[in-house]
Amino acid sequence: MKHALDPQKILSDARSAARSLIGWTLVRTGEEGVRAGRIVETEAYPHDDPACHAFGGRTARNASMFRHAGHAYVYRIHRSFCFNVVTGPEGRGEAVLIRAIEPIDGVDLMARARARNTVGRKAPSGKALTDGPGKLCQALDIDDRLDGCWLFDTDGSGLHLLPGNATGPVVCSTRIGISKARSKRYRFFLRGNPWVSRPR
DNA sequence: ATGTCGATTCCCT
DNA sequence: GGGAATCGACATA
Repeated sequence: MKHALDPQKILSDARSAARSLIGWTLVRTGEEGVRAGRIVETEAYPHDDPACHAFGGRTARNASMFRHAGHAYVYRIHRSFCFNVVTGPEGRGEAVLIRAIEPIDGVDLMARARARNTVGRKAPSGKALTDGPGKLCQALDIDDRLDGCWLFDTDGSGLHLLPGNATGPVVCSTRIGISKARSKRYRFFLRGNPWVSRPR
């Protein structure tokens, strides 16, 4: 029997991938050490959705979104970065935004990374470390240099994904912070998990 | 060359 | 729950 969790199959469609990605582990490796967290909140951005960055066609900014499933799509918004897992075949242009993770390993490194970006105010701690798309990118030092990278190389330094299962009930709701296609229920999260950015 | 617009975060009421 | 910060990508001229 083949692996129950086949990444390529699971990531073939943004909507189902967003639900399935809950419970996977995101691992950041580098000089300083290992940082890892369980994915507890996601949002799907299918290719045919007006809220999807790829909806209006390919540009320099969204180019990595058109790669095949399993690549990273990282973009900047205001001062923050957002990390997405590309889904679908080459050329389709869709992805899943990772909105929150629950720290598993390297919490001290995450705290240090978050503190580095806070000038003049007290350093974040606890759930504030990774309870939002921009926050988790700070905690894991994810920026545009990681845009387009492959997420299944477990060796070397960088960023990778480990398949896993949700530790509790996964529920869905509408997405946060968008102006188009507001009614689509493409947001998924682990019910009751403290790191989820908006519990309902 | 210039104007618009955020898949956010933080701070304030 | 609201508004400011803040800046690059993109569209328009």
